[in-house]
Amino acid sequence: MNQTKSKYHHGDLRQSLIEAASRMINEEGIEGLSLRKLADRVGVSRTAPYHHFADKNALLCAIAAEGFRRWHNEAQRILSQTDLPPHTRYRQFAQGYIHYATRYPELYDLMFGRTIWKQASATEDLKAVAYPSFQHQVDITRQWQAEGLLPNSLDSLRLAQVTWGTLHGLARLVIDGIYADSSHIDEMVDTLVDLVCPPVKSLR
Amino acid sequence: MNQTKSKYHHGDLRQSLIEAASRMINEEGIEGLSLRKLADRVGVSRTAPYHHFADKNALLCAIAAEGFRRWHNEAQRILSQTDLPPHTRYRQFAQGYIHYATRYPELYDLMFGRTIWKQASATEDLKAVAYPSFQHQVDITRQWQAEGLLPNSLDSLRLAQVTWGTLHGLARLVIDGIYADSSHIDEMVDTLVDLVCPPVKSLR
DNA sequence: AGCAAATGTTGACGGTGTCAAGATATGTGC
DNA sequence: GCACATATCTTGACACCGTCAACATTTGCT
Repeated sequence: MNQTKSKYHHGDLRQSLIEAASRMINEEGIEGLSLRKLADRVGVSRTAPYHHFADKNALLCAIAAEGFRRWHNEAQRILSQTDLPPHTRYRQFAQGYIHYATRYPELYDLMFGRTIWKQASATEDLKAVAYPSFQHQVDITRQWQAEGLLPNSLDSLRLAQVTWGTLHGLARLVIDGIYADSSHIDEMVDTLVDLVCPPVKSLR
Repeated sequence: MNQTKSKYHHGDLRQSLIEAASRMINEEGIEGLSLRKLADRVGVSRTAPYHHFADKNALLCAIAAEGFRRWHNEAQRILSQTDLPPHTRYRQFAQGYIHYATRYPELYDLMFGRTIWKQASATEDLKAVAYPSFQHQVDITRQWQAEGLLPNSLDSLRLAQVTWGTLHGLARLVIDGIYADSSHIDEMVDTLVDLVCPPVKSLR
């Protein structure tokens, strides 16, 4: 029933749309994505997508949600390297974050840009993935504090906002092509780490 | 010749467009601005603006340029308070930055968002204002280093990218309504300052 | 087999940015 | 004061866009 793909009902439009849209977004940017071009490329009529997504925003939210899941996996991979000293792990986390953002700049813009979050247009599905991701950042920060990497005296939530905000800001400077260049990522991260947790009193 | 505004040639459409557009952007957001609505509100036909701006992008660049000039004035005002200790001035600068961003969120998005910078669509006029503004951040950073506020051991450019990136990131988190709330700005800035230049060895 | 639901299609509406061609006012040189 | 170039503004048109309504087809269930 799903073997030879005749031209009956296409099979799984929903996933095809997400994939094709992701590809188009990565190639031409979010602004360059139109539902009509997308439908055309997938080979269906303009309004077919509306049977799988309420509107364009819902499609974007679905793509963003997948971006969150992918980043979560990547972050877990980095943070689970318990054999590395905290200092190194922190640096790798920071580098991983910005590299992820710069490898999929349009996706990152979708995940954290105002297109979605500004006027509360996030889907429930998206929130269900994104909010825990935000909370996760606080948990990680608390752990860094416990490891002595960040000062224990500061409030964890505020500290999480600042540390994440810093990564977010650097990522945006790079992917928005403003004042920072992707070839300087590692140097910038090094500078950041040196600035935020410099002493490493226990070692040096 | 310019006293009673009859309906001849409108007088100074260009400035009227910029002002009306700024107002509309602040009210409904960048996405909500259309040249047709704008022209309608100002009382001219749809294509009249094209005699003053090459296209919509040029209009947005002109508005952004004014945003840069205004922020530059604000920054100068803060930094010229030489009677305050560096530490306090730094805090005020950071607070001023984020407050400026949150007071005109749509303008800030325009100034630093990818709408303009992503695919190098910035006007020459804009660049002429924006680039010196970026450079200014480096100068300020160098001064902070000279004052002992930031470590002298780090490269000024990288340090400027990091410090500005941090402010930029926090500002974006707040104005994009994601994970941070405008009522926490001061606390976040305090946390940031404590984190970045904590010891104040000379005093404590 | 038959019926309901899922899925896909064409047609249409109002909105957008912008180009081309024409109209009108302004300013300048004589 | 007149003529002409220039700046400015208008209407018409085109190609897009997102999305709704109505209709057609396929699928799955009983």
